[in-house]
Amino acid sequence: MKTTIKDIAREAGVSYQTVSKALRGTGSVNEDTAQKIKKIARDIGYVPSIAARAMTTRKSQLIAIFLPQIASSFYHTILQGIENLANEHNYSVLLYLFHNTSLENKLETILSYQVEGIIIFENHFSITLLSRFQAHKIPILFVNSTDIPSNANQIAIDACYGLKLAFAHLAELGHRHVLFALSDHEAGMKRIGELQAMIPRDYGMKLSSKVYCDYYSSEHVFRNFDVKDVQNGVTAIVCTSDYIALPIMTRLQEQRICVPEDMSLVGFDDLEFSAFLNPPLTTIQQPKRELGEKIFQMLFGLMRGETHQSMMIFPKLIVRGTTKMLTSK
Amino acid sequence: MKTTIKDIAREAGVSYQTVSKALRGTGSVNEDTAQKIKKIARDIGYVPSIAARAMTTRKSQLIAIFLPQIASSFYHTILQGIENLANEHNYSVLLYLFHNTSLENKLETILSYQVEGIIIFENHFSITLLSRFQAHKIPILFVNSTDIPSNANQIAIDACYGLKLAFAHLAELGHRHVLFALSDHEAGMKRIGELQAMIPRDYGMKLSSKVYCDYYSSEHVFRNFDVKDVQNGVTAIVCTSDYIALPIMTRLQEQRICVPEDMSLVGFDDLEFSAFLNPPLTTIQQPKRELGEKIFQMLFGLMRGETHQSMMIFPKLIVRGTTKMLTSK
DNA sequence: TTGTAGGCGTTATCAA
DNA sequence: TTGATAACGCCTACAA
Repeated sequence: MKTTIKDIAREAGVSYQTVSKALRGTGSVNEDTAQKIKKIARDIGYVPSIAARAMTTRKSQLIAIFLPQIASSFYHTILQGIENLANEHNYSVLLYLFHNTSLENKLETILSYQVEGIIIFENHFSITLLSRFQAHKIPILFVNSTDIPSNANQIAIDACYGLKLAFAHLAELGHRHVLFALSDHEAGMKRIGELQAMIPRDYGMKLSSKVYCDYYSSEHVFRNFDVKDVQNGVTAIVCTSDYIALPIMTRLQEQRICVPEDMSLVGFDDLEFSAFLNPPLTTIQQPKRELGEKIFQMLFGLMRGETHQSMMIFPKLIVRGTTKMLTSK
Repeated sequence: MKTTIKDIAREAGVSYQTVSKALRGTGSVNEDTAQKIKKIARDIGYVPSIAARAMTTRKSQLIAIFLPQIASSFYHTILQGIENLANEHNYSVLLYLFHNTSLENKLETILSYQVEGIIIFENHFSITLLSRFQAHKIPILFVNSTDIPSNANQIAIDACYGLKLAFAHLAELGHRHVLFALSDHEAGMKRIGELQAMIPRDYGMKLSSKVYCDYYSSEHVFRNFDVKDVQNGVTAIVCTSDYIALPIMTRLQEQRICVPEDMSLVGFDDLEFSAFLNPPLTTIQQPKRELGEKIFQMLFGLMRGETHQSMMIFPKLIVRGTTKMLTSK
């Protein structure tokens, strides 16, 4: 029913080991018989069993990706970069989405598949997890994770760099009092704290911060944002996500506060919709697809035995229609 | 290095076959020794090898999902539904994204993993592909696909039903001339053609149709939409995606055509951003997560031997701020 | 260049 | 209840 190399061997009148060699091009096989074998393989629709191969080689041709349970196209685009490159290298992608703690529960599953590498987004993990994988010698790559051990492999988009770009842009436009609209999980980050101290100092800017949601929920922002938050002299808002910027812009417009005339607004991520808002959103663009490809390349290197890797990617500012030179006082 | 049931067997002083039985709870094993075996397994961190298991059982605990290469949160949400349920049932998800023709190229890969079921979105496939999988007795479920063989398993959101909802809503509001803004790949669909014939007849409505992009590219729509398209008496626009509705709304507003006062607008999908636009978008909501769960349930049934299945899901109208009763002529 | 022997980790069968 | 034997499909020596 399922065809194996033995079927091919019988057909070709050789031993199945010869078939194995011929099909993979390893070892030495007579050119003619090799051709014959390959032809037969094609004709009967032979497909190698990765499971069987994995048993002897311990190569499953599988990598696992853990993504947060978030319905954002952001991750989907990164996924594209990873998947495309993985496929080119004959790897397939096992996708896992996690709630808060489910990652560790899935640990066993993932080990049982003998994946060759693991990609984890956004620091949902524990040290015990890390050590357990290390014991199995399976490389892990952390993406956009904070507070991870310094010896862990990681690749990240430098969010603080991007935010600085946003503040610098506003400073140049003359803004002196800015609201920093955050998502819950960012509020505790050390680097964000440093940034909050640095901005006023470096740009002579007054900075008000407020948490509007957990994990980029536009709905929460829409509910929590209050125009009073910007009625004390704030002339611009920097958001850590376009998902935060969008509802804020809508709220402002509802209250007849014009963007960017009365209030400048900067988002983060450059999601698909951002360029088509009215006005189009000034934001910090992340090279999503490129990031995906870098992620795979890095993991691939790790799987080939390269040692500890760490990489930063720098986002860039896209000036569109929601920021404007401050004119009146 | 990697621990196996034989390691456990040695430790417990029994044969490895007994360990196998004890761990899976099949066959009869002395309760005490079973407990002992399980404890040892836990202690030494035993993880079963799915590859090895798959060799004898032919169950890989794997399903494959083919998704179009589209950076929309729409698919990501459906994925969530599928993945969550799959994991509950101890299945893992192999994710593949395809360009136009790559599906067939990946066929071999997917067969080599001995996946137990396949989910394919949006009719990117061929008949030969279908028959090849049938030969391997691997069930395939088509999602939102059109023009597929009638004996194929499928689940779909009834887009035409949803669109009818949109037109009916506009008809009720008094609109008599509507622009139907399409994406390229829909233009050729039989059911869409039928719909275009039916709407004028059933609602006494004049219907203009225009293709603005291929595959929901907001960018193309933004470039291609021209206010002249609605200057011949059109009072409302129905779009086949929120990604189409968004740039149209922005274009209209740029030209001081107020939504909904001067022009009503209906989207499709209810993406995350849609509720937070200004004004919030009236649209057709698809039960994305629920669809994902239904998809897995259906595939799971198929994998257990259920016969040909077909299912329709009905979307619903969400009236928000972009549609309005037609007042003046 | 070819084939023999052994093993990868697990499950299934059946005799003890 | 237990364990010996065989098999799953393939790969890696190594010997012919």
